[in-house]
Amino acid sequence: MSKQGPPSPGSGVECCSPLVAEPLSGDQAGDLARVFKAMGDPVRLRLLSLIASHAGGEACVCDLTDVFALSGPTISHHLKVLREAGLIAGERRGTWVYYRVLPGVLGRLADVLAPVATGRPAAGAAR
Amino acid sequence: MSKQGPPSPGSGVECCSPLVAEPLSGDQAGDLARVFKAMGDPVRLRLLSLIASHAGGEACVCDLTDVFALSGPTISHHLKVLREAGLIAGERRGTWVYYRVLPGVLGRLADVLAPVATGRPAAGAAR
DNA sequence: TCCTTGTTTCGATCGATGTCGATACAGAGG
DNA sequence: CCTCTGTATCGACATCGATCGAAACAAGGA
Repeated sequence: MSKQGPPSPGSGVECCSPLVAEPLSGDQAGDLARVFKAMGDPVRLRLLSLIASHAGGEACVCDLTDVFALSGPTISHHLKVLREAGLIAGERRGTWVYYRVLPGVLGRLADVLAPVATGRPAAGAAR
Repeated sequence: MSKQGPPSPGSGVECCSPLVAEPLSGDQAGDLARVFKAMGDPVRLRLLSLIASHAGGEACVCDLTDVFALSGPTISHHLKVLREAGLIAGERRGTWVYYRVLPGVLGRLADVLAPVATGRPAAGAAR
């Protein structure tokens, strides 16, 4: 069903109005919930953070597998979930696969969560 | 697995360093994941948005139940999940129960997600 | 007092998800 | 060519979670 395998470029977070400003539509909520659900696991959150904070903005899977006491397939599964949520992208370079955080996604999420009057003018408000 | 169910009182988001700045610790990831998991459902996300955007900053359950094609117990369940995640709080006033978004939580989440250099002076502890 | 309305809790059902081992695929190097 | 290492997919299992109806609890009004 929702097996839209190809990480469609628009699969990220599209909506931009903060959720404290007006009620989310069903569509917006579904889109956002997919991303938050992907981040709703400690392992995936650490993976995301490890990739995002890694030197050069990308990390090799071989490096990520070491950090956890989990099997390779499990790490691969979590990376796939993050990939299909539109949070990260992987690229094979030679023997190893490198993952990096897709730009803009985290910023848009932060915009949605930020209170309207937190002193931050909606940075990327593409409307 | 770790069934640390009890809604620990300090169950809000405590950590503040953006996840792109340095890898999350296991504790921080678990704490954050609990909140993101609570937001990883379209119904809960819409509930949160409805409450946050409602006039006066609070909404009555009777108003929320109307919006969805779900039974009362189901709405109550989702509100409980949001409550135990430290996102909202409910108060009974007479016949009705009013929910409001706990202040600061969304802002801290936005800080964690925000890229360090997105044009936003790492507000850090906004207050 | 009883009854009516609003909200939560309880118990059950069924699909979704995290985890693993086994296996398949992709490159590098003999 | 074959083999070795790194990564992804497959199939299976156990647990979790969303949803419902029934029932309990809370407050107000007849």
